[in-house]
Amino acid sequence: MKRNSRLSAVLHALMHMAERKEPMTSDDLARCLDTNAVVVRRTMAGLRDAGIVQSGRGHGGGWHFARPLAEISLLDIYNALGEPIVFQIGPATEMPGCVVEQSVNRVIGDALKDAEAILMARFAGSTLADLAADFRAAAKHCRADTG
Amino acid sequence: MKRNSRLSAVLHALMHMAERKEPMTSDDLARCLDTNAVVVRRTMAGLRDAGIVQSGRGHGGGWHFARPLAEISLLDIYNALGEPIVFQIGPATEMPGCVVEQSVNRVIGDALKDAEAILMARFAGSTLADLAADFRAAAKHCRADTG
DNA sequence: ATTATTCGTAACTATTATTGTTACATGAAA
DNA sequence: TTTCATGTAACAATAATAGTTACGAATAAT
Repeated sequence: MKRNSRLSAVLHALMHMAERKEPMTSDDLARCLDTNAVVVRRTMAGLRDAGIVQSGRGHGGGWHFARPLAEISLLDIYNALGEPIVFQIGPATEMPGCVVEQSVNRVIGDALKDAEAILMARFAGSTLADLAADFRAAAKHCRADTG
Repeated sequence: MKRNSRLSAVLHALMHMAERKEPMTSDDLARCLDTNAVVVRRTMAGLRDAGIVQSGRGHGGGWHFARPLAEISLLDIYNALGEPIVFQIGPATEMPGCVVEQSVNRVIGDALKDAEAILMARFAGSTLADLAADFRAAAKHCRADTG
């Protein structure tokens, strides 16, 4: 099954934005992400609605941050993307009539819930500023050929 | 995105098998799971190859366990299904050239790895015998209308 | 004002994964 | 030898994501 890479993709885009002062157009970002401008707008729309980024039209328009990087957690972004589903694996039916299936769903569901909580905690504890610092530290060693 | 329910489905099937002495045919199980016999065979094939269940052909044939329920963990089953991918979310490209993307992948990847470890630990610590006991305890309260 | 730029969004196509179905071969018991 | 049941290949159906095209709306430069 193909994995959903929207979170990675949007973080990639935001990090490129963080490296610049001027707004970046959807086309700029599309080139960074090796995709299409419409896909960028579609993905960024959630972040705009969540007040994480702002978009401007016309000359000099494009995407820029709506608040400081240190005040934007990965969890904020994850939630803004509207992707509550973390796992590929899950129950066949949400409300099964079969008691056997109910037991199975409970056990699997509990385990998934715990793992999801760990993941969300990690996301909550990491900001875009952290990520940018991480990137800059890594870029010190290898040459920073951003693309 | 649709979730992969093979783990839940196969556990459901195995629990029904656990409630019976005689082997169950793929058709029997397909009725339990509200699906097709070929799908059942396809899914069970992995468990057979892993030595968790055995299949017999002809009259009186069908599926039965190859070893005691207490010696089969949920992790064994998970692995037997050949589904190493737990998460829907993941990196866009595995080996990105862009340094920014590499940083993003590292952060996301670490978080996912931790969450996956938690999940696998939970699966490893729970056997089919536990699951069957859980079911029987639950069935004491409500009437056991298995289906 | 007019033009060029850029986002917003709808509609459609392409790709891919899973699931469901059909068909037929193989093996085992009655 | 007939019936039952698995093993498996091939194909269709379903569904989600991503990519593309097209056009409308807003904004800045001229």
